[in-house]
Amino acid sequence: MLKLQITNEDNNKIFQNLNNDQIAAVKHINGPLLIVAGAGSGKTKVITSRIAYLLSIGKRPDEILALTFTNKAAKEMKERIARLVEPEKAIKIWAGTFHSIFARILRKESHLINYTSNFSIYDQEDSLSAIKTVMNNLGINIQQINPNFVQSRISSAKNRFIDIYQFERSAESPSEKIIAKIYIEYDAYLKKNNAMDFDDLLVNMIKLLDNNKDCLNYYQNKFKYILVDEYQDTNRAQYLIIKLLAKSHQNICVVGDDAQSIYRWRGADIHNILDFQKDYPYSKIIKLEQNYRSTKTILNAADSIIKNNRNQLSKKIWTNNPDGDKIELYSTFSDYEEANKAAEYILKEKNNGRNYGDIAVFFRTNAQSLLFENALRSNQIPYIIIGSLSFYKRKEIKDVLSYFRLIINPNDNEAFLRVINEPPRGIGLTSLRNIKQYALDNNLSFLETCKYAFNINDLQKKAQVSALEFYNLINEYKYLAEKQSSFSELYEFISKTGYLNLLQELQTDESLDRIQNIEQLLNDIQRFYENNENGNLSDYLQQISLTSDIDNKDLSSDRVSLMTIHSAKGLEFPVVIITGLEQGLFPLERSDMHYEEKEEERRLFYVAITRAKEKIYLTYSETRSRFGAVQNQNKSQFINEIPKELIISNFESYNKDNITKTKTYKKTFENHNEYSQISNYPDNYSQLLGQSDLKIGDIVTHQQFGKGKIVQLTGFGQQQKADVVFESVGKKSLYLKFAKLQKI
DNA sequence: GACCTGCTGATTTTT
DNA sequence: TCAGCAGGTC
Repeated sequence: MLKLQITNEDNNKIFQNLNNDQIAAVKHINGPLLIVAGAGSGKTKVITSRIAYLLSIGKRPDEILALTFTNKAAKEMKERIARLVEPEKAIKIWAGTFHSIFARILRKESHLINYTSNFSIYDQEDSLSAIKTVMNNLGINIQQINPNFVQSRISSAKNRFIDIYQFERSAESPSEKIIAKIYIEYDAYLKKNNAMDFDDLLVNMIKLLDNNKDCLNYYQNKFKYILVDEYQDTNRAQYLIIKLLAKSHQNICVVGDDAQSIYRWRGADIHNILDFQKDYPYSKIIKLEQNYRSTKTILNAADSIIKNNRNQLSKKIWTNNPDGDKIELYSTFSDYEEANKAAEYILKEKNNGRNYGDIAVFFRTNAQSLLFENALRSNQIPYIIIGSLSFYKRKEIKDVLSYFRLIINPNDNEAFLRVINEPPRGIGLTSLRNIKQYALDNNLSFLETCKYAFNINDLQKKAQVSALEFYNLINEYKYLAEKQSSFSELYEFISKTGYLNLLQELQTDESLDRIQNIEQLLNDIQRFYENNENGNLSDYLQQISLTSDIDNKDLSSDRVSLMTIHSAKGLEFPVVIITGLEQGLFPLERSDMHYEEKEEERRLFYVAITRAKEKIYLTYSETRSRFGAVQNQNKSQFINEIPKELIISNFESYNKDNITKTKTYKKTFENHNEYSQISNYPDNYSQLLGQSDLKIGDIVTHQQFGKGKIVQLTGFGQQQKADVVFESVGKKSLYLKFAKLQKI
């Protein structure tokens, strides 16, 4: 009786502020369910309420499995559930990223797949380095085939659950055959290193379940309720695992939005969500179509854009929110000016009473970031870059972590290679080659080989001594892996390696920074131990290898956020500035681009637009420095896909007289390194541009169009273009080398 | 073995 | 432009 009362109370709390569709999604707990959750439709609220509901009706937390793509999403989910139910229950839910949950299971069941539980997890950089090692062993030159390409081929094979035999069988072209060879060796190398790359965490999970009936039964039984977030981004391997786990009870709930699928290039298969009903014929579909985030203007724009894609689930997103401001479109002459323009809007918004933290600047590629950083810094606007070089990816951090990896997993040859000569120990390429050869001949790990350094005849005396010393050092500190060691113990180890000394001697700003970073890392380990009573160094390494520091970035402080659109997924901001809207940049274009890749670019734009709550600025530049050269850019096709009535175009820079224009131009290039060697700027900037002596304001004649006035000059040399307003036909953009304009 | 120089090729990156 | 590399020199 009492129990029932509590349940009702819980339910009231759970169903508060949910609309009818959301309630239906929360309550449908038996059988397959697809929730198509449009942008801003309260998806996270539904997921967390659903789990809270399961708990409130007496389901056990440890029979619930909730899979997300990011740690951040998992963390948010857990926190929000904890607010709805007893926190001690919330903790017991199996909620986490695909990779971290599977890593946890694989460590537990490692004996079933021929690993030991202390296996290393290789991130992309480690994996690339391992591929290079393997290519080197096979005598395959990196000129012959790009290791990055090899890596992406292998990764995509694993994501599609294509094993080495299948891959080898289907390899037809010479390059595919080479990759097959590398794939086979790479696979063996990882096993030998007792290591898995990110993709292996999925692949080995399938193998585990496929090849061990008891294990499969156990987990099928255990996870009675499965929930998958961002289902549109699952790849084949993830899809297969979910299918295996849900097979017996079919209580599978997937949530996603096909319009926001932006990871095709990483193996995500949009068909997983499009075909959910085929996979689960008795499934129910609930669409969450009411948007609580954005204005009508923003949603209309988003809708008009996505309409241009063919492949999608039908839905109509709507909102009760007001119309809101129109979208403002700006263009500038150079990418440098574009960044300054963005800073200008930010200051304008700030003056209108917004906080910096309300504003985000999006770009398509990371390379664009620097211009905005500079522009914001010179305007004293505080900013935060999301997704920049992660703390854990810094060289010194990776080096120190490799020392730790080595004491945990002595078979980890990649970790060995990273640190054996860092600091220099007189073991260079030649010595290393000898060590590798001896390891191969005697089936030893590289570290173990060092123990027998004096048996390696080809090794120089000095290298023999160093190698043995290195072995002894690692061995001496092996005990650190087993216990919760203190800061000073860890510090002592890293000091003894000579790594700190190397940095201390340099005494540069950079080296002092690096020392601080290492100290910060050791502090971080301490904190981890404080929060995890039974955790050891290996647990710490696992945690950080599956964490990016985006997860920890504090968006709450009052700073403008700079990020790529991919990083923006799942976030929202009152004001969003989307930059670089130029054909070829956004959408990014390549000549051999697949039609589905083009649709993905459009979805990416859709994601960008739907991050905004109140106001959007779109910007593009007429010229842009890419790969060291200045290129002419054309306006993105996406801009034309937004109805004109939703946009205010502002091309003020076109209308300014040529004195102002010249000034801004000079300013632009004074700040561009590539032009800074030009000490005396000619008064007439068109001379600066190239061979032509035309300038803005000149009256010219054209063979076909007749008389006109130059309003804009862009590009350099062969690429130089003029915008001319002709009396007969209006504004035309012409290449000077073809147009043969005559100055009057 | 360590350091210098000249060539090449380049998206997005939840884990 | 710029990082990452191979290949040469000390």
